[in-house]
Amino acid sequence: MDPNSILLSPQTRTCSHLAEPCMEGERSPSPQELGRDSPFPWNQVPSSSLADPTWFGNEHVQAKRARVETIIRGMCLSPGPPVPGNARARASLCCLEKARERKRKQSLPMQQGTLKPGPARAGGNRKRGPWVREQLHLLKQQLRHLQAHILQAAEPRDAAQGPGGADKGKGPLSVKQTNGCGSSPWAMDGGHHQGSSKDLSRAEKHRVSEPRFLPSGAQALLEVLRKELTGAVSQAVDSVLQKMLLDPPGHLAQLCRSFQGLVPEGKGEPSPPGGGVYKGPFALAALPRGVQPEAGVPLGNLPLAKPPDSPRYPISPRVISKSYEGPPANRPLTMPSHVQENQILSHLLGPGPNGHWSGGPPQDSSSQSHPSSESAPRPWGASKLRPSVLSQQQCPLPFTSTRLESLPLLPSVKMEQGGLQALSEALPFSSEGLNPGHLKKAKLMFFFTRYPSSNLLKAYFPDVQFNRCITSQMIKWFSNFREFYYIQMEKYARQAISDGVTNPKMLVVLRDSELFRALNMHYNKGNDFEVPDCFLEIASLTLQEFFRAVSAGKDSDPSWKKPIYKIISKLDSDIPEILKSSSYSQ
DNA sequence: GAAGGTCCTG
DNA sequence: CAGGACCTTC
Repeated sequence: MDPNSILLSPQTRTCSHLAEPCMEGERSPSPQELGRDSPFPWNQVPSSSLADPTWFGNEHVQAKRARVETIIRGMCLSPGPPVPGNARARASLCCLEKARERKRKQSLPMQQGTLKPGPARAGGNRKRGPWVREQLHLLKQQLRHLQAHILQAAEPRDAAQGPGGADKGKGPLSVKQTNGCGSSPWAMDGGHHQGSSKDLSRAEKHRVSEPRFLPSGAQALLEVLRKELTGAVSQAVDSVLQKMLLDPPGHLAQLCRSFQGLVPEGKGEPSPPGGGVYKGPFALAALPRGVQPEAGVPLGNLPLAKPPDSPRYPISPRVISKSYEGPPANRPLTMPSHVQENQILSHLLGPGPNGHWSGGPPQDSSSQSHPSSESAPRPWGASKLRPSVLSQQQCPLPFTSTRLESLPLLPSVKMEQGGLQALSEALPFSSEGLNPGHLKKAKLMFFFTRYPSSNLLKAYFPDVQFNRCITSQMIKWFSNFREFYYIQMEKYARQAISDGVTNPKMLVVLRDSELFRALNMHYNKGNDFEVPDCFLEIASLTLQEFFRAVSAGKDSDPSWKKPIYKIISKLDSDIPEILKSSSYSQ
């Protein structure tokens, strides 16, 4: 029996659908992306899931749970050292980048504008991190102590009103707070301090009302304690702040990370009912030894590119050939988690069901679309993301909810708030050029777009101040990404040919294929992002195109790749808004 | 001529 | 990944 004949017929439609941009995509393409219709209407997929009340409810409960857990974690977390592996990776990346920066600076000293201080900073950073943590830890302890005293002196009545109080920074302001957090590495401070100021005002009220209920001795004690506390706190805050001021950028972010305590693993995230599993008969059969393709299952708990065993074939030919089950709409369940997240956000945010996909690079979306995209509080959607993905959204939680217990006592912090905010705006985070975080984010974006326009880039790197140099550097990045991508494709296409594959449609890139692992290793080292299915589809298509070209002998033509490039350049998908968040750049 | 691509090299 | 040469497009 010829497997080809069996497997191919159903997919011809989708493949042609792939090759020629279809008309169903209604996202209005902007002028510069003429012809960039996405053949995969990802933006339409999740609505079906949203429509499913079961799924929605389940998500909601999960999210609540995750949030509570986060809060609890934040509360009992002792500021421990970050996961060594991550730290090391980050550090080495950092060093590499720094060395490169230095090199770059030598060659074009004028272009980069204000740049990082210098290499000395890495060491200092590492030394100071623990110091700051220690200080803050001590501070926290002191606060607990003092507060205990005060509470003793005062009445239990106060305790009842205290932390348990339900207000958690809701109301109109909270949107702004989260927004800050979403779009700026400093946001955690914004959130923090805004939270505290809120509580401060509450504290002030308490202050006014309290003494009336206290015996005079207790009042005196209270006053003394207050003064002591205020002094100590403002001193400590001052010193911490000073350290930070002297510190290189990134410190706060680092601090943030250490506070948030590097949530160990994604929670067992609920996949949508039936989600994440290729339902296609062939697809299931395709999997070696029942290894389910974790398509659509959030990566939180699954090592994506490390299947127990890898097939001998680079691109599991034959077996997989039939993963095109039909138009994407027919298999909504393979929708990537972040896409869900995004949809959910859009849904929650109201304006337009699919309105938040960056349907093409808007002229100035960097300023325009933020408020709605990241700004929204992600009460539960956030729980769908991995820690690393989330780093930012989780930042504020430990602070705002870590208890307000210490907050009512901090009038002086209020003073610092403005300073810190100014600081956050002044510090080079947004003007420093590109850092390893940006690179990483760019790589993730590559999963969605191979040929981003500079406008798109600007929109998705709001924390980068673009100039000609930065722009071309980033464009160069994508050029390099493509280069690697196409090289891999060609390599595996040739290998498939030499392996005797005759039908290009047999070539489908699945998550357990070697090719996928190579790509994932390159663009998603660390596996902290779930490679979207759309990328797999594009990769499969690219592979097939290379296969066709090579097997047709077109590679004798020096520019034989160009038609392929052209095809691929039309297949960019929309990038989830979530990637706009600068949390990816940290 | 600027912008953006590819190819090649290190 | 960056730099540079070279090409194409607008």
